[in-house]
Amino acid sequence: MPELPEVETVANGVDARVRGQRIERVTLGSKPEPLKSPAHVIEETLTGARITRVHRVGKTVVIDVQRRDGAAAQATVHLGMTGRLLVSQAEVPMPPHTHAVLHLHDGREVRFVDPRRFGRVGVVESSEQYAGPGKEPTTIAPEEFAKLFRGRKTPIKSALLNQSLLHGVGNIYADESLFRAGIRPKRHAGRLTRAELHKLHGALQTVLQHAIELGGSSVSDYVDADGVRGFFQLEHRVYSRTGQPCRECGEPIQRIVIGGRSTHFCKKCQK
DNA sequence: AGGTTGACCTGGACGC
DNA sequence: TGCGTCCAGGTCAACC
Repeated sequence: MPELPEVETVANGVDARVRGQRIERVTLGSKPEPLKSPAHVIEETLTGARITRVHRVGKTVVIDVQRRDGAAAQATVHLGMTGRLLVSQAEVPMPPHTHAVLHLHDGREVRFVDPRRFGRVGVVESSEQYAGPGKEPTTIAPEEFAKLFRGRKTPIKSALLNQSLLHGVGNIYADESLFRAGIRPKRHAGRLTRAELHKLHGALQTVLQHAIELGGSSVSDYVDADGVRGFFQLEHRVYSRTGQPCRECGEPIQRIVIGGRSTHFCKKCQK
């Protein structure tokens, strides 16, 4: 489900609700558990810890905590395709596919719900901050952005999705930024001109910023920590618009598959 | 090493 | 109504 803007919306929503709360207890359910760290390590790291901040790194929600002994640690929650992080009163019935629950001091619960089980929960025990696999797309400078793609033979669409280059860009925002930059998704990343890379850098940052402001894209069931849907899907120019007229030129939007991912573009507006 | 493909899961939409 | 098929916002491991 969630790409950078959706994860950022979720993280900000959870932060506003639970910052400062103490975690009384951790419940991990339903085997096999979608865990990145062993269950006992997650429980030992988080039980009794205070939440100091919730934020986003790439597509991962990071929960900073201070443990009882004062040491810093972090919980990492990757939402996969269908993961949700909900803050609920304990009385609210537990949704199906709830895999992890942080029981807070004030009686509320942070619940990780994920039907498809592609998400993962882990912890970073040391004080070293989780940095994510790649560069941050919202702040990367144009020259550094361009350098990422130098010499790469893979389609630019695939390169944008490669989390070890840029982290946080997923299928929607890759297609949307390529449309706005006027670049065909099949173009080899290493063959783009300086001008094209510059335009793509700008388009990507503009699209991500705009999507964050609108609370992300709600396709099917994505909702934020309050159960509120985002609105960026109304701004989609190509994603999931196969056969519909291009909003710029009227040409029907094409759907092809690149690297196993469905890809949408306008063959007249993108060269 | 870089690049590509299929596997991992559940559920919703659609066609017959 | 029900069954089968296809599709889905993401990674990974395994291959070339």
